[in-house]
Amino acid sequence: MTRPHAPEPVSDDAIAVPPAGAVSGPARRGRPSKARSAGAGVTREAILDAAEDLFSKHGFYGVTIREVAREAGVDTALVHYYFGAKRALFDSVFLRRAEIWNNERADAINRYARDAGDAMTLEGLLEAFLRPPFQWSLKGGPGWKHYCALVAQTNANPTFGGETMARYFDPAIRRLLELVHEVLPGASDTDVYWAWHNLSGALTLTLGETGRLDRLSDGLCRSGDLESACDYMVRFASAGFRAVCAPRPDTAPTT
Amino acid sequence: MTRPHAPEPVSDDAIAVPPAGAVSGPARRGRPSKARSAGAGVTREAILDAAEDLFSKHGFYGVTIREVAREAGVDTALVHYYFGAKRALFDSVFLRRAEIWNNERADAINRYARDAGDAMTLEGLLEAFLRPPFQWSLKGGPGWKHYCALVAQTNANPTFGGETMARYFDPAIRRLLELVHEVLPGASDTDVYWAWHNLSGALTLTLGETGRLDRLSDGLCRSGDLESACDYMVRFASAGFRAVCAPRPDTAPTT
DNA sequence: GTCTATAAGATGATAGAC
DNA sequence: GTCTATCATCTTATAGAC
Repeated sequence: MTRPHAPEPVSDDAIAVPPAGAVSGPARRGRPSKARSAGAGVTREAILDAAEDLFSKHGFYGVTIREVAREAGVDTALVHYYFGAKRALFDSVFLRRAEIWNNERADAINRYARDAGDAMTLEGLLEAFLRPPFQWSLKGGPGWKHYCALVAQTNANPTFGGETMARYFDPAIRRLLELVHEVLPGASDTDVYWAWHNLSGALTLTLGETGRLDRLSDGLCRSGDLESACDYMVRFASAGFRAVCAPRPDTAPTT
Repeated sequence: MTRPHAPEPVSDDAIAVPPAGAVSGPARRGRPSKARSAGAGVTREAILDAAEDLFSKHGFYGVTIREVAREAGVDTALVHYYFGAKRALFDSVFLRRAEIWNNERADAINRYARDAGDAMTLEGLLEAFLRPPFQWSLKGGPGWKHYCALVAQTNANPTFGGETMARYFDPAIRRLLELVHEVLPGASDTDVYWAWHNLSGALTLTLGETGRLDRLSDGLCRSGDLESACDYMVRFASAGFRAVCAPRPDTAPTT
C-alpha cells in the first residue's frame, strides 16, 4: 500500500479539497514529501481532465478506464495507481472543483448583498448567484465546461454523486434562499423551495448544453449561447419567484 | 432470420408505434400471423417494463441484458430473441409510449384552445400541456413513472435517443409555442424559445424525481409531490414567459 | 417460444519488472 | 512513476436442442 490514492479519504467524511486552479495549478494534493518526478502532478491532472470530459458526456458507466487512459495519453495502470478504483476516480473528478464552485457562489451573493444594501433586488441576487458557472463554462477553459455539464448531469440523475452534491452544493443554495426571503418578505419557505426547484431545473438543462434547443428552434437559438441563456434565466426566474411567492388571493386572476 | 425483432425498423425511419396500453395491452406489434403461445405478448411487455425501469434509473450503459432478463423473470436469450441488440431494446422502450405521450399533449392544448376561445390564458395553456405527464406519472402505474424519468433523463443528456426525442417530441412543443404566440401577441420567436427552454428544464428535473429537493428542504418539500410541482410550475413559468416576452423598455425596472 | 451452452471479446484491477 | 503482462470476471450475442 504505497499508492498515492490510499491516504486520501475520498469516500464520505469531511474532505479537504485543494485550491485547484482553473486548468492545472501547480498545487498538488496530499503530503508533499514524497519525491516526484517532474510531471507527476501534471499526469494526475491530465487523467482528471480526461475523466472529467468523458464522464460528463457518457456518464459513469459509459466510460472505461481504458478510454480515460487513452485520452489522457497515459497507461491504464497509471489511472489505478493514482486513483485506485473507478468510483474513486469519479469522486476525485467531482470534488476537484466543488469547493471553489460553491465558495465563489456564496461569496458572490454575500458581496452583492453587502454592496447593494437596501437596494438589493431579486434580479441582482439571482444574477450574482448564476453568473459564476456561466462565466466558467464560457471562459474557464474546456475543463470547466465539462465540469458544468457533469454537475448538471449529476443534479438531474444523482445515482452517483448525489450525496456529495448535497453536502457541497446545498449550503450555498440555502444562503441564496435566505437572501431571497429578505427580498420577498412575505414568502413562505415552501414557496421559495419550489421556486428554486424550477430555477434549478432550468439551470441544469442549460449547463448541459444538450443542443435540444438548437434543433427545436431550427438554429435560431443556440444552447451554447450562455450569455443569452443567463440573461433570459434571470428574467424568467425573477418573475417566477415573484409569482409563486406572492400572497395568493384565491384563484381568480382578476387583472 | 426468423426473429420477431428483425422486421421492425426500429432504427431511424418513420416508425409505426403501437397503441401501447397503460401497463400491458393485449395489442402486439408486427405481423399478427405467426402462431404465438399464449404469453408471448406478455413476455415481451414484461421485458420492456423491466428495461424501462432499469434504464430510467441507471442509463443505457448502467444496465446489462442479464439484469433486464432477471428483473423480467425470463432468460437472457429471450431478450435477444425479441429485440436483437441492446440498443434496439432501448429504442423499443423509448418508442413504446412516445406516440401516445405526444398525441395526448397536442390534443390537450388543441382541445383547450378550442374550448377556451378568446378566454384562453397562458396559465390554462401551460397547464393543459403539462398535466398529462404529471397525471401519468401519478396514476398511470409504475411503467409510466419510469418512462417519465427516462424521458427526463434523455432530455437532459441526449447521447441516446436525442434524434428520436426531437422527431417525436418537438412537434407537440412547436404547437404549444404557436398557441403561446397567440396569447402573447407581441412576443418574438427567440423570446418564446428561450422561455420554453427554461420551462423545459424545470419539467425535466421534476419528472426525474431525484429527491434533491427533499434533502435541500429537509423534507419540507417532496420531489414526488407532483400535484404541488405542477401547480407551482404553471405559476412560475407563466410569469416567466410574460416577463421574458414583454417588450423591453431599456433596463430599468422602474416599478 | 424457451432453454442450455458457449463463443468472442471487453472490463476493472493487480503483480512485478524497470 | 511508468510500463508490460496478465487474471478473473463480466459483457453482448449466437447456435442449437427441446
